[in-house]
Amino acid sequence: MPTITLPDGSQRAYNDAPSIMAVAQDIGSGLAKATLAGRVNGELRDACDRITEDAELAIITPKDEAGLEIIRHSCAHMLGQAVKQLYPEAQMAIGPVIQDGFYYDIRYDPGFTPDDREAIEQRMDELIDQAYDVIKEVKTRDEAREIFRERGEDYKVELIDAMPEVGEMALYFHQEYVDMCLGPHVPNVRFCKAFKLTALAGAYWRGDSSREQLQRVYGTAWGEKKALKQYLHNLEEARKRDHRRIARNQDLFHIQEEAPGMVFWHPAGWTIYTVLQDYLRERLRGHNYQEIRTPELVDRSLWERSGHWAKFRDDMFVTESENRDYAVKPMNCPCHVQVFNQGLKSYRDLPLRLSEFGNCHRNEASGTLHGLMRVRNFTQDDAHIFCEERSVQQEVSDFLDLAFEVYSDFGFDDIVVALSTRPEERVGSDAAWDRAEAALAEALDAKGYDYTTNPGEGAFYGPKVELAMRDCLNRVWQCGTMQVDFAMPERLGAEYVGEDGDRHTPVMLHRAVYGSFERFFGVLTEHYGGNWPPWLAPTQAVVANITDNQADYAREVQNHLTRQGFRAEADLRNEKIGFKIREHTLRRVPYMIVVGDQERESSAVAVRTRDGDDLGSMPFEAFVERLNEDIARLGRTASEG
RNA sequence: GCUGGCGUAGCUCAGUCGGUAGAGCAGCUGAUUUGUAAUCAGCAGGUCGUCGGUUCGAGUCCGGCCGCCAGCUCCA
Repeated sequence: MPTITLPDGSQRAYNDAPSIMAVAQDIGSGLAKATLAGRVNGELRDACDRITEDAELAIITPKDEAGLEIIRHSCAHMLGQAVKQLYPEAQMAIGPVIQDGFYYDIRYDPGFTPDDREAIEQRMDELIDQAYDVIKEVKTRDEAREIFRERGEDYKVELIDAMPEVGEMALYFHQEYVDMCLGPHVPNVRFCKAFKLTALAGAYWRGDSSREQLQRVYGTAWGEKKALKQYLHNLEEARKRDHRRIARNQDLFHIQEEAPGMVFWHPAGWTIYTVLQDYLRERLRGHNYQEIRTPELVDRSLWERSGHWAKFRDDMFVTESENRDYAVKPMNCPCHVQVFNQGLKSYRDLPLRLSEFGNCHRNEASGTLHGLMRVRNFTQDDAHIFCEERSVQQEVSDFLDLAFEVYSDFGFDDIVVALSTRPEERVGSDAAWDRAEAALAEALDAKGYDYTTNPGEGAFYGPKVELAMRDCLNRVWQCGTMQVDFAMPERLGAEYVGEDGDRHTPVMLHRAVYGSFERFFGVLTEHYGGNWPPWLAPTQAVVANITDNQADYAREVQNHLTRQGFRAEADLRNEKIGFKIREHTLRRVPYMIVVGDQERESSAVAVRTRDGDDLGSMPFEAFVERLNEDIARLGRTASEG
């Protein structure tokens, strides 16, 4: 006799054990039609599952976030059914839900072509049109294993073998197709109609690059067609913010075949780059860092002592001269220790914070290169803090303050924080790793930041806190980092004289706020969508004349601005004002200053913004004041549009 | 590096069945002196990524290499 309590507090009593669908039907046929599943005492259950005891029940429909996930998961099964009908020899591996959609990894040795993708999508449409019911059956682990073995689904069998602790498993039958899953799933495939297959890619089985590569089919799925359309539209809009596209439109930089993964900065891009440098230098001075500069080409022996030659060799560019091997530096840390090692250091010198905008090269695998986000030559805003172990937590804490201060100046408020712990390939004792990981975790906890832990993803010399930002396509890029290193100072013989008069090895903290200027530039480009805040804009104002009659006055206005330190251009071309406005608007120049006879007579400027606001005529000084206010706001007000 | 796709003028792209490469914008020249998102006309612009193969003939078909794009692995 279960009594079921609904979210509004109302209760319903039943004589038998009703299914969730039956309860929904009982509440109303409209609700029943929209029912995907139920949340019983906080746990998601299939619509066909029966409720045997008193329980709280919430019906899940496509409007719920949980409902969307169910639809996406079932879409993966639909994909499986369509694939097996079209390509019976294909073997299904795993088909999870991801952000905005789903994918399925499939073994199909000829590989899928875009035509195959379309065929699969079409077959899925046909199957969904049949609006058949999905049948759930719970089997023992052995029964399930036998079913997949009979069907030749080797990957499913491998998965089942990998979870010996599971006693029973739910199988979901899509007509002749069967898949296993924790569920819940849609009761009927008609819920799956707002989907689209979006991409094909390769993916290693179990994410292991030493194992075979499977075919991955990506899809997106939504509760209704309208949402799908909106999603595809948003995707298109996001592509317009791609930093590579904006860089071309605004003439910021280019990369060419002869130097893959290395950037040729153009005047406009380099202007922004130098503003980023100047800004950060000032911040670092304010946080008591001292800037240094170290060589880019260093003898192999130093890399052997630092451990890079053993652990990082494949990623280094090497060269040879007069029978000596050199490596182009992939990191600055060994060089910074050399600076530290000059002259005997006292505990009174610590913490010593050495910073360098260090130009590094890493021979990244060709397939990983990606615009500015992943390059082979980049400049880190690197620094190493040499300190006593007891000040680690304070230094980590100060760094987090600095980093978040900087991010907020750029208008970032969504920073993803992660703690990455010891990898398999590493240097240093387990005891040292224990202390390093604990120091980072304690600093994060003390600050109260939410963070995730990535086991095994630390650098080879130490664990790290990673600060990452999302780009316009929701990809997360690691920018800032703080890494504790108990190993390298010792390997490279760094020492200081402690209060006790004995020699000790300092702890070394590796840290970066931007990460690399290149990646940070890329993230900023997409964050602002090319609408650089006036602080960063390569050209802050263009002065455009109406006719030759005001050419001298326009030049004069531009010169005044330039002499006051603004980045201003004059556009004196023999073009109509509408043409000039259009061009500079498309370049996203923050301010266009139009000068005609009226302005010249009254020493005024007519100001228009890139967003199309005509601010009318104003005295020159009023415009200067406005521009100064804008610049002082830094990137905190990313302009829209 | 791996899987799949792509590579035509500075940019965006067209190019049918294998038959002597085309548009718009940008550029250059000239005219026009213009008031807030495109003035008009003319001219010029290409070893079709690259090397090789098939063919009477290759931008087009096949193969190697390079690069780019989407993922995977890796990573700031």
